[in-house]
Amino acid sequence: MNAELPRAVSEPTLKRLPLYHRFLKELLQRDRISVSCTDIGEELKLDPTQVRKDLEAAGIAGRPRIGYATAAVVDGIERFLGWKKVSEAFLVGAGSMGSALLGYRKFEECGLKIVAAFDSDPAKIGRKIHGKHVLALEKLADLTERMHVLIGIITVPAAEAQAVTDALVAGGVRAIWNFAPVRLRVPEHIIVHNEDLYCSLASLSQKLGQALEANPAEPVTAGRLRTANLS
Amino acid sequence: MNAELPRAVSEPTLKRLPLYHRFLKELLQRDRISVSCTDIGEELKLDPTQVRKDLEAAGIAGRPRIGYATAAVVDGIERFLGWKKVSEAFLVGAGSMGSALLGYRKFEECGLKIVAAFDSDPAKIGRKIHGKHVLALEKLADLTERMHVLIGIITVPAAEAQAVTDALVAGGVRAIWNFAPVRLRVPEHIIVHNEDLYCSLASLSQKLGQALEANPAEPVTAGRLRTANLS
DNA sequence: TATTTATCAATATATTAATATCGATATAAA
DNA sequence: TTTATATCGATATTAATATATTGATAAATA
Repeated sequence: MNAELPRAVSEPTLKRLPLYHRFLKELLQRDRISVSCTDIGEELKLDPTQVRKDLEAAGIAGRPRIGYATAAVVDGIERFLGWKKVSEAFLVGAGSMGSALLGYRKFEECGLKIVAAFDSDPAKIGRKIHGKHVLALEKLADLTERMHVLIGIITVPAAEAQAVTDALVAGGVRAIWNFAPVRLRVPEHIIVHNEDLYCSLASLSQKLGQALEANPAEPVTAGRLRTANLS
Repeated sequence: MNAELPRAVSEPTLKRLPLYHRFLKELLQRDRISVSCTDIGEELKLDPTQVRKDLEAAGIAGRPRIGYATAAVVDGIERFLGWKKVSEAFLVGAGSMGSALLGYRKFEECGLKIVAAFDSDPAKIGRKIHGKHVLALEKLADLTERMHVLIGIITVPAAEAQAVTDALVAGGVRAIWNFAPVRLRVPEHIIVHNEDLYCSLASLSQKLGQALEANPAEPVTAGRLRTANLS
């Protein structure tokens, strides 16, 4: 009798919703006020039934023979994904990946506002990157708590990631977006999302290996340059 | 009767293998010459049966009561993932994300060697980033073909990603690692891996939203700073 | 008005992945 | 030597996900 049943939505569904969102915003700009699952499926090469089920999971309904109201779906996805109320985040590790993420302006449209960065390198502390202050790592736990920051983004080297995690958790974050190639240990209730590029790469290279075995690349012939002049 | 049955391995399995690899290399440094699925499962919080099935999928066998020979598993995973023979890659888009990836040295241990970067910005062309030359975008298709580069890494803005893809495909790449937030159109046989941060973020923010609903963050009290001094 | 058709909604089936079970095996201990 | 036990390997079960089917609905057409 749980009136507010949380009905967890599957991970694949969650990752498809932004794809729909993106396409529909585009349609909206072209004044397409309604859209069918078939349209969406064709654009994204997905089964229309799956699209329909994903939208249903997000609490969005359509009408037979009409389709979905484009604007309503866009709005529904944003609401469902929690993009309406923006959460503040700290980014830890102002290296090249951290700097890159600080430059992603569109994150704010997706409910994520990076308010500051942290680093242990004195050369970086006090500077600004993409308009965001870089603060001393020692202040991380304290500021997280005082500012009630809910999300931590980890872009430090693997060896430091656990210590950073502990500080973020101590400060009270509820979710961690982890770009370091380690599995973090966190209390039960903390949400962790790993963005482990090596794992992604593994899948890519395995498939490439398979493909090359099945259909090898033509060997480099004498007439072709092995190493072209790169300058 | 296909002797060389390709027996496609599941995506989740492929993404777990590098996790095992990482842990086992660590064990190897501590002179642990053998390891059980239970050990691995405990470390990574995975079901031991799943670990065993993953290793089996990678063609790695153990021995009852003994476990697996650590070195053999490390070697087997590398072989299975195609990390032994390194493929060359071009990275297109020398922005902040592209630069970050150019700095990932460990990619070479995972079968990926980025040999050069491409960009359309004259200010970047001719320079070096993390030791890699930045070349003019116009040369992309031609050089890809001449050098038989098999992998393209896309870190350009969404609007330019399809054109870059077309150039890479024309040049003969077999796989694309796409960091741009678009779904690329490619011929059947090309392997595409999307690293769409907005999709990842969607799943994170949805779950955070759910969690906050179930167990709201304590409101910021008067005694606490709403906006702390960030400098 | 009746018929056709595109579409959603609900349900059913199939496929895939994760987990549990049980027997076989080889080491270590009794 | 015998027994107990940790472990793999194979198989079976369950759960999650994707796909297919069918029926209802409302617009367009005859």
